[in-house]
Amino acid sequence: MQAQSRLAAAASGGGGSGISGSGGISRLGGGAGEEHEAVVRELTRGHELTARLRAEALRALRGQGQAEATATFILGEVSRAFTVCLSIMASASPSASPPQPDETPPADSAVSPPPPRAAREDNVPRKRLLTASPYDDGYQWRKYGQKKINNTNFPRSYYRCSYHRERRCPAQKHVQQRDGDDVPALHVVVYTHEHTCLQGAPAELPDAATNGGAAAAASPDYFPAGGETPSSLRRLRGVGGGGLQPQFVDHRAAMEERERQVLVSSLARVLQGRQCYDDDDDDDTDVASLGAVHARAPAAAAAAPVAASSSSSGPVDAAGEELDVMDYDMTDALFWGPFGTDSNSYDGNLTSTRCFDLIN
DNA sequence: AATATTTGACCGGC
DNA sequence: GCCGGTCAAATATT
Repeated sequence: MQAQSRLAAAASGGGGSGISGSGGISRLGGGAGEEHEAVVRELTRGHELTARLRAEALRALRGQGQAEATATFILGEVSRAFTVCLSIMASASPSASPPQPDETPPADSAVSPPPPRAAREDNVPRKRLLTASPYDDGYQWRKYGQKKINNTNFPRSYYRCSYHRERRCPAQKHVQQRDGDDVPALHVVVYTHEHTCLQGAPAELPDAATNGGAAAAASPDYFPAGGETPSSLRRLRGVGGGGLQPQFVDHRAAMEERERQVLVSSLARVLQGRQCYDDDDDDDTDVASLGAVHARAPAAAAAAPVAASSSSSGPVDAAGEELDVMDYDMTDALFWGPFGTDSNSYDGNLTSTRCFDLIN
């Protein structure tokens, strides 16, 4: 009923294999890796915004039986639609065919794909997602470990439900930035076990802005993935230890507020029957237009005027334009930074669903 | 003091 | 023995 089960439901329905016959998708897979990534990125963004909208709606409608149920259903369907689209995109992923130079270490050319490790221990089902940006998946997680995985450039962080102890919630996830030149960086999130605690549900999320303390830190997903946190700086100094990072609580609150504005504005336009995008100037390809839909959303543009105006030093590429500005404004500019160093860098949190498949 | 993260060590499967 | 996952002492922040 929460994120995981909704994803699971969508996976069973949308991970279908034969869908790749769609014309647009085959065109995507033709070799336009960047375009494919752009589409996936925007879909991911839409999905994560839907999740946030859902959290907001459920919070606002809590206790209002019919309205709450309706909102839950509709937003669940929207979320599912995004998931299906992302699954389709994953099945048509161009990155699957051309091995990226970074992803296949040239060291041992004999064995290109690392031997798939057998399912570990129990037959715990795992849901694997590829994520693109910091995202609140609705649950509260507590980090309990981080490890440098063999032949990867980025460490893997291990989380379990914050209610693991008091509610005996078995939910876990681990997160690892994917090797490669993805911009923004993509992360692999693997969920294991289902949540059995309702306390981790979105409606129960503590308000970090007001609570400010342990509760905020209990939800590491609110913190940047790979951002240069005070903790990472401490580690660069060779000092361990954790704790709270107030400046990131502020960032998170700022981002939440801005995204709230985006959501409210977008929803208002939808309810008014207006389009959330304009398609005045068409880009090179359909894909580019698709990718730009989100960026050109009036609501989004209104919510990110600063970045749009001060994007001189921003990621304004020959192809990118507003799409990238939007992307970086919403997440990257606030939350993303270079990873620390080699061995152990903070790789806190991310999420935001892009696609997933059962790997066990 | 309480609570969170960091990080090296340890454990168990392959 | 390698490697991924977990533990727990140390440390940081509120």
